[in-house]
Amino acid sequence: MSSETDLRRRILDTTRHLLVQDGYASLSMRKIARAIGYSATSIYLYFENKDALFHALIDEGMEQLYDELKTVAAAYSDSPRARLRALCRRYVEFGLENQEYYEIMFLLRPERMERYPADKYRRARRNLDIMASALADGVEQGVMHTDDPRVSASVIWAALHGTVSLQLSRRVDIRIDRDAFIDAAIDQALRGVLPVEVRPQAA
Amino acid sequence: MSSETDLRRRILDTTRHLLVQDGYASLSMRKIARAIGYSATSIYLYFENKDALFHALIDEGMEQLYDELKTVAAAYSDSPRARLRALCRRYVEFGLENQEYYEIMFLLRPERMERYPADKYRRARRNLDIMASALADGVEQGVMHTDDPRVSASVIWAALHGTVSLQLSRRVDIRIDRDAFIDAAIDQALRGVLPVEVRPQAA
Amino acid sequence: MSSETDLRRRILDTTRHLLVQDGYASLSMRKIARAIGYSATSIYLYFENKDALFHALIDEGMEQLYDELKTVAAAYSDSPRARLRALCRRYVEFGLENQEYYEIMFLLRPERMERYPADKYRRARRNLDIMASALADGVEQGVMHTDDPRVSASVIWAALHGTVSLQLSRRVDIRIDRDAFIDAAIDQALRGVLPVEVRPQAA
Amino acid sequence: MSSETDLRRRILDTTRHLLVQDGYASLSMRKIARAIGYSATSIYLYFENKDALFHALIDEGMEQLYDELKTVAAAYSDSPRARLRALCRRYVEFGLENQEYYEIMFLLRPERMERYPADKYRRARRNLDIMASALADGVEQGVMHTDDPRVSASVIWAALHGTVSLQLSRRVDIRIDRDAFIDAAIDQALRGVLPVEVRPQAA
DNA sequence: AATGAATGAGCATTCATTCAT
DNA sequence: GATGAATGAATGCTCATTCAT
Repeated sequence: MSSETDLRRRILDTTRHLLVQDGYASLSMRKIARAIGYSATSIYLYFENKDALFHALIDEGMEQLYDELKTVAAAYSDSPRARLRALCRRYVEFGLENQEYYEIMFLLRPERMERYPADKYRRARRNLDIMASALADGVEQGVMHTDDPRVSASVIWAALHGTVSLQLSRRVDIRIDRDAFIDAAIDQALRGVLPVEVRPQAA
Repeated sequence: MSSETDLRRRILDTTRHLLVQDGYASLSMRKIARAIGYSATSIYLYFENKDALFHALIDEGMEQLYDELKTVAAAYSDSPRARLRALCRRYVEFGLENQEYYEIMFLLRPERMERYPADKYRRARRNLDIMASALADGVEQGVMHTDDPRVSASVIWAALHGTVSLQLSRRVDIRIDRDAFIDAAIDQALRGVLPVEVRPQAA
Repeated sequence: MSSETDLRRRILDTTRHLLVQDGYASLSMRKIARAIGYSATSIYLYFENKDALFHALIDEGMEQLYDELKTVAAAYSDSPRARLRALCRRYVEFGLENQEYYEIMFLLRPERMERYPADKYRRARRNLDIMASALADGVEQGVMHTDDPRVSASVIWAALHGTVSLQLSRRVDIRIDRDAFIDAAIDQALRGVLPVEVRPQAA
Repeated sequence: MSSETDLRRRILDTTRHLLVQDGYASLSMRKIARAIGYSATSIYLYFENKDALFHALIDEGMEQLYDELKTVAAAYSDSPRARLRALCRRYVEFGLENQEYYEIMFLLRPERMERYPADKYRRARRNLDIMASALADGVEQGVMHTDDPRVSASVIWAALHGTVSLQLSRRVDIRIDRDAFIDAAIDQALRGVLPVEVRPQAA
C-alpha cells in the first residue's frame, strides 16, 4: 500500500539528487533506475515519461517554495516592508538550501524540456505574486513606491535569482563572504522600491 | 602553418555559430564537421575532444565580452557614472544577443564540464574587474559610494546576470515589456552605488 | 461460468476491432487490456499468450468467412453459376471490408507465427471447399467444365486473393476504378470454367 | 576501395535473407548487424536508416525483375501473344525464385514502411508497363482484345500475384502439383484477353 | 593535414510476460 | 477471477571517439 508511494518518492528524490550531482544533460532514465536499484521500465509505472518526471519535480519545488513564502508572508502580515525583505531572504535561502529543486525550477531552459504544459507555469507565477502583493500593500500604505508593481516585482526577482544563481554555480569570488554578499544583494534589490533611507555610509 | 590556424578558426567560428543558432543540446562534432565541410576526424587535429573545443569557445566568449566592455569603458573614460551604466547595458546586451554563448559561459556548471581547468576562470574575472574599476573611480571622484567595491561590483553583476538569465529562459511575464524591464533592472542595480537622486516619480 | 466466456468474447471482439482500426503492427496486449477496461494480466487468464489470442482470432475469421460464404451458397443453391460468381464477389468484399483481418488470415506467413498448430488449416480449407463444390455442381449440371475441380478452385482463389491483396496494399494504379477492377478480375477468374460466351465487345 | 561496396552488398544480401527467414516484423538493425558480424552502427554508414535499407532492397528487386521482363519481351518481340505468355511465366518464376525480393516488393504494406518516396513507385510501375505494352501490341495486331489495356494488365497482374503469393505462403493444397497449378493460373489469366481458342477438353 | 571505416556506449521508450497476492 | 508491480529484452538511432592509412 505504501510501496507504490515509496518507489515514486524514491524516484523523485534520486532524480533530484542526480540532477544536482551530474546535471540535466547527463541524466537518463537508466541512470535513475540504476541508482534506485530498479529496472528502467519501473520508472514508467510511476511517470509517463522523462518529462513528466521532471515536471513532477518542478511542481514539488514550486509548491515547497510557495509554502515557505506563504508562511513568511503570514508572519509579517502587518508590515509590508518587513514582509518583502523577509520574502527576499527566504527566496535566496530556499535556492541555496534546495539547489536540486532550484536548478530545475529556474535554471533549465523550458524549451529543453518539451511538453511542459503551459498551465503549470501559472503555479510557478504564484510565487512572484506573493512578492508583488507585499509590494502592492507597501504602496497602498505609502511605505513603498513603484511605477509598476509587476515590473518592480520581477526586477527584484531578477536580482535575487542572479544572486542565487551565481552562488550555486560558484562563480562569486571566494574571497567575498557569502552572507555579506547576500545581504548586500537584498539591500540593493529593495532599494528601488523603498524610500530613501539614511544611508549609513553616506552620512 | 597558416592553414592550421585557418581551420582551427573555422571550427571555432562555425561552432559558435551553430551554438547560437541551434543550441547547446543539439550540437555535435559531426554537425560541426558537416558545417565546415571537413570530416569529423579533422576536428580532433585541432582540439583534443569536445570539451576542449568548448573551453576554447568559452575563452573566446570571455575575451569577446572583455573586448566589448573594454571598448565601452574607454569610450566613457572620463565619467565613471556614465561608464558604469554603459557597462551594465553592454553586459545585458551581450547576454541577450549571444544567448547560447552566454549560456555556456555563465550558466553551465563548471564542475560538470569535467576537464575545465580552474585557471581559465581568472580570465573570466577580468570582466568583473572592469566594472569594479569604474566603481573605484567613481568612489575616488566622490560620485559613488560603497563599502567594498568588490562586493558591490559582484552584487551589480548578480542583478545583471539574473536579468539576462530570466530573459533567456523566458520566465519573465510576457506582458512586461522587455526593454522597460531591462532599463528598470539596470536602474535598480546602480541605485545601490549612486548617490540619492531626485526620484522622478517621487516628485 | 458465463462470465469467463464473456470476458473471453470481449477480448476477441476488442482485439479484432483494434486490428481493423489500427493495424497489426500497433497492436499490443496493453492496448487491448486498456480497451476492454481490464488489466493486461487478465488476458492471460483466457489466452496463453499473444500468439494464442491471434490464432483464436484467425479461427474466428475463417469461421466468419465460412459463414458468409455458406449463406451465399445457400441463397444460390439452384444455380451453380450464379453461386460461384456470388461466392467470388463475397470473398473479395470480405477481404476489402476486413482489411486487417484478411491480412492476418491470409498474408501472415504461418511458419512465422511460431505456435500455429497445423491442424487449424483444415478449417481454413473449408472455405475453398465451398467454391470447389459450386464448381463440381456446375460440372455435373453441364454448365461448367474443368479438368480438375480442386485445381480450378485454387486458381480462382488465387486470382481473387491477388485482387484483394493488391487492393489492400494499394498497389493498383489509382486511376483505375476500384469496382471496375474487381468486376473485371472476377469475370476473368470465372472465364476459365464457364463455357464460351458471346463476348460482348467482340460483337 | 572495394571494401565499402562489399559491406554494403553484404548488408543488402543478409537483410534479404533474414527477411525471408524471419519476416519483416522481426527484422532489426541489430539482427542484421549480428548476422554480418559488424556493429549496428556500421549499417548506418551505408544506409541512412532502416527504411532506406528496405527501399534499396526494393529498388534492386524491381530493377532485377525489370531486367528479366525486358529480356523476355525482347526475345518475343514479334509475337505479342507469345510475349505476354512468356512474361507471365517469367513473372511467376521470378516470384518463386526470388522469394526474398518478392516479399518486400509486393507483400509489404507500404504504410508500414514509411518514408518511401512516391517517385520510387514509378520505377515499380515500369514492370506493369511491359505487360501492358505486349497487350497493346496484341490488340493492334488483332490477336488480343480488351476494353481497357490498363485494367486488363492489372487484372492479369493480380492473378499472377495471387498465384505467387499463395505459393510463397504455402497455402495451396499440397496435393496440387505446383507446375500444373501455375500453368492453369497463367492460362486462365490470359483467357480474358486472348481470342477463344479451341478448348481441349470442350471438344 | 586529413579522412573513411568502424565501434561501444548510450538514449527514451515499448513490449510480452511473470508472479505474488 | 483479477490485478499491480516488476522486469529483461528489444527497438531505431545518435554520439564522441579511435585508428589505420
